[in-house]
Amino acid sequence: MQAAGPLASARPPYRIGQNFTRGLVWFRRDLRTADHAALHYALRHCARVWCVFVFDRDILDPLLARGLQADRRVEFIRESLLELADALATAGGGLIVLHDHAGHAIPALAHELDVQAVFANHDYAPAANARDDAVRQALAAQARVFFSFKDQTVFERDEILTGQGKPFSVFTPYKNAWLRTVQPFDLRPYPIDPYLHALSPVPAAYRTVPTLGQLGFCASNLAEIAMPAGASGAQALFDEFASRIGDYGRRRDNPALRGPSYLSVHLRFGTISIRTLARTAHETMLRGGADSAGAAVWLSELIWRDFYFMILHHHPRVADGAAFHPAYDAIRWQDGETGERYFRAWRDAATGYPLVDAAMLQIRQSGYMHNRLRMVTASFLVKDLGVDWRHGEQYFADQLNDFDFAANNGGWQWAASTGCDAQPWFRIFNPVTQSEKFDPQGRFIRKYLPQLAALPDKYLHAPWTAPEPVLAAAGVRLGDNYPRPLVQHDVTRKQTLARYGVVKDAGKRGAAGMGEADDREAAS
DNA sequence: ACTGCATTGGC
DNA sequence: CCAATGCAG
Repeated sequence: MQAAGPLASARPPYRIGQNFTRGLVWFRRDLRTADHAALHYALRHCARVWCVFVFDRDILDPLLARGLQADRRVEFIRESLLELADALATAGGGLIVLHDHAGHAIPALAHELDVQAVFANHDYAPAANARDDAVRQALAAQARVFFSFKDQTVFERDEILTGQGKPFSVFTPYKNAWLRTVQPFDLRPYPIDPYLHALSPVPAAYRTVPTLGQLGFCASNLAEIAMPAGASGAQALFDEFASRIGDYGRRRDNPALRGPSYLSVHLRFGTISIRTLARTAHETMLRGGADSAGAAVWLSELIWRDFYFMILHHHPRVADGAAFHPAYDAIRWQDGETGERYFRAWRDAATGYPLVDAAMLQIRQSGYMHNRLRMVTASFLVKDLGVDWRHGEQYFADQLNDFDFAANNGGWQWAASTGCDAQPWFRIFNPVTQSEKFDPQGRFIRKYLPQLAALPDKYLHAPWTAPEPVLAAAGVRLGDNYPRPLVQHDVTRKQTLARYGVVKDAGKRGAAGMGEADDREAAS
């Protein structure tokens, strides 16, 4: 495997080893000026520093080609960039904003500015790594150097290993090792302010942030959904969450409550640093007291994020659509006309299972879905409707404001039981039980499905079980203003067990022909 | 029912 | 060092 750069295997603090007269910081998913690894090292090692962001046509054009003109994420990025550009300008610099193919725009700009080094924070998705490798080579051909830093995770790649020196593939022991390893240094912010004098002003002609229209996009409903963008939006959300972090463990599983931090989109675009969040969680946990337990649960969620980046780094073939466990790619999913009808019903919130439908309305209307409901809807698509998990993964990729390949793929493979540390294949969520357990008063369901609001709690989770007079009194007309259930859970549950049973039997007969025989099976 | 990690008790 | 066992997703 080709090394990912001069600093790829190093752990912080990095030693750049030389100083430069001119450097360029390439912002990607780290749209802030505080606690920023690449910005920190560039400012410390270059006499003059320019900053750039590229609206990458390699990412945006395919979205447009698929008809996704109103994309909340593009709008979120744009608003966050306005704030980033302001912050850099106030500090004496500026942000160059391009709309181009990053793979050639960065080397071209490096040439134009005649910088000796380009600084960025590294990514873990194979496509991003390929882009960065191409940029590194193009820069090298011009005798310029590309530095890349760990910034969006606390621990990455091979920093957390088992006693045998191998990467973990199960979360809990990984988390235990993570917690044993972490030191205050790992969570310390990168100082920026003392070095800001190196920022170089940017001519006004380069500083214009394109409008959505110039990018080919149109306005989304971002303004309506109360999702403040930029580093200021992240800070406001974090301050508010910090005051209720102790309740996180108790409240996080009920989608009707304000339990989560809602910071996932800010972590996605780096408008706040992971170190800031993890430091608060870790310190609160260690301090003990009323907030300790809640902080520990939340820190676990941040460790999941590191875990999935680490998994993607070591198993990049999942980015080609492969199941983590290849044997599961033998499953025959519900396809054809029925599969398409099932998928559309799921996507369009017409399954007849209220919690599933309410969740699918939440993601469509806001680009957000509560984490518990991501598990419930994923399980329903895969294990009640029998539809290939990749269709659900793609839909979430299109819809989620916080979409991140590593976590989304990991989550779907967890739900489909095809992944590392997945739930057992025979565990199939009951969508009615999940509903009764996690939305007991039906507050979440009633918010998104007002046509069911007058149903008593007892029947809200499964309207088809309500006696006709109860439905009539509530104004619910099944098959008219709310669908009858698309499938019967107890029936499709058995079909799913049979579907996965085929995989189990195939595995027992040996992995011959599967292409990736497992050593243990071959030896046994 | 499956799988992987950690521990333990054997050598 | 290893196989058996316990534990957990």
